[in-house]
Amino acid sequence: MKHEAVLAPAPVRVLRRPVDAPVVGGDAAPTPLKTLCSNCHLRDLCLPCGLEGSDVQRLDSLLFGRRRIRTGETLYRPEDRFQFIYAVRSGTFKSSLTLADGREQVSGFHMAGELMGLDGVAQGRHASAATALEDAEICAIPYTHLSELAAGSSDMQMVMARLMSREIVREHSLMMLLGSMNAEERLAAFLINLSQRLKARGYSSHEFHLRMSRAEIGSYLGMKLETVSRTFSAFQQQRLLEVDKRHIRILDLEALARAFQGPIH
Amino acid sequence: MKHEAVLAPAPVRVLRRPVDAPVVGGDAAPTPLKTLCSNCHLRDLCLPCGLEGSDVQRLDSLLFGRRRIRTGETLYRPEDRFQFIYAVRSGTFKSSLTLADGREQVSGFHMAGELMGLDGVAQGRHASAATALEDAEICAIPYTHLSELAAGSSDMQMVMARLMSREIVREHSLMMLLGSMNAEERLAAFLINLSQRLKARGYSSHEFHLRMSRAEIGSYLGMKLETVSRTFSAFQQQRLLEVDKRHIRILDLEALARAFQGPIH
DNA sequence: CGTGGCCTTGAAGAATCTCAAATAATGTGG
DNA sequence: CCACATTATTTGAGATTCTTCAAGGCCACG
Repeated sequence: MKHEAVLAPAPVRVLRRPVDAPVVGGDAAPTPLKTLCSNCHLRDLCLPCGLEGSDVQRLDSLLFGRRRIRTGETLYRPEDRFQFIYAVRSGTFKSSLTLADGREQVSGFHMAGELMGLDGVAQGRHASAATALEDAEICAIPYTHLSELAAGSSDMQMVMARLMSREIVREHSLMMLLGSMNAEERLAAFLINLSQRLKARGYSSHEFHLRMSRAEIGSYLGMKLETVSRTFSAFQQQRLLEVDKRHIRILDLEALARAFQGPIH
Repeated sequence: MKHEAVLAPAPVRVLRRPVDAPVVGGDAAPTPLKTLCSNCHLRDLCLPCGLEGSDVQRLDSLLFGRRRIRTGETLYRPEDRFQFIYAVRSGTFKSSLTLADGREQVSGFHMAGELMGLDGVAQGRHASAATALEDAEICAIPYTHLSELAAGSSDMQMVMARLMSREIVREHSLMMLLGSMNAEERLAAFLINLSQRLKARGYSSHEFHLRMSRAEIGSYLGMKLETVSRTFSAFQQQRLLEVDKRHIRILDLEALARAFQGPIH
């Protein structure tokens, strides 16, 4: 499986997600495994990004609990009490919202170094669910401890504010996408975004393995899974991509980028 | 104009927006008019909401600049340097994003007591534009001063964090709407949301005047203005609404609420 | 080697968009 | 103060995009 090498350090292969996956208790106590930000290979992408040594050491003092999450398990669900922010160490997650009639809307995909759960700050309860798309590992960051730490450091405060604002901006682009793009533009925007994030993590930006199903992509992009599939096929016919199930090779990134209009700046 | 009375304290009538409205300098110095949060009739909806007396007094010490904005003028645009957060005192604003090809996506409408500009924290530059839909008045809150203040008060910090998180949650619902609802559900959700916000401000929840055009509603909801208009007509035929241009009277709020499926909690 | 999940593809249908035209409301310039 | 130009809204008809329904293939797993 040569393709697999593209995303090397991730688990060797994607396990099929069980239909009724066991749920890891809402905010169950993390395992005793502890992690230091200062040693972490993700420190420049993750929470400590932009912090000075002294602040990073203060983060170390919190000794974030580390936890393995298996494919299909949830980290939290809507209404769960908000205690932790979660940083992805490895693997991929989706965030999703559910309507009363069961319709699911995927609101984001999260990879190494990205944070999840910031929507819980508002109400003290999570507003979305976070589900592992493959076996994964996370750091559970106790929010109250983090707040206390922020109280003593304006840099830390700034970093937190930026993280939340970044989330707002991220959602802006998704709204743009959902509100005013057609199927091809949506999928192109999605692939380019993935490509950039993989590149930032040291993976190939033009060849990768999708961790999510067509249905999940469709939900995220506001279209049906058949439309996602057809759009992949269309891109393949236009020689923009090679698609083999979840293996994607981008042949013409520029043309793909032209396929959608980025924001004005 | 009996309907106008429903939204009484607002300016007497909506002025037509000039085609090329003058732009109020990106973050031009506010006028010398100063405002105290502690006296403000919006204090329970706005920034000071949830703060104790001592913190509110500290807010007072910042002496927020107050400014009149006329119909069609912008408070800030994408790429403008981020200096202020703005609180709406009166009037209505829209936030919007623009794609390279000129397509505009409205990402929110803001009324008295609501804050604008939090998306600027991430990059130090605004990511969206804020435009007045009618003559309005705002408080310009210098972000650096606010941060300094937060450094000294954990309550203040918490309030700020909640405000940003609330914005994230708000955008979640919009994504849900854009990603998985049809035209009727979208418009119903929009009207119910407006209705609730007006009610919270002491206005009638079942009769009001829309401050935005069909095109702006359509952009916000991810549909064309003609579809908005047709959906209004459909609701009218179903006896859910009475619509007279921008005057809306909700006849059957429950049925309207059933027309869309709220989030699961 | 059979089963179930995921993906692809086709064909028909539905929702929404586009284009067009009529009407109403409003501000402008005389 | 009136006629006109402009803009906003509504409505219809046809085009388009996307969805729905259905069938078949592939692959991993038991």
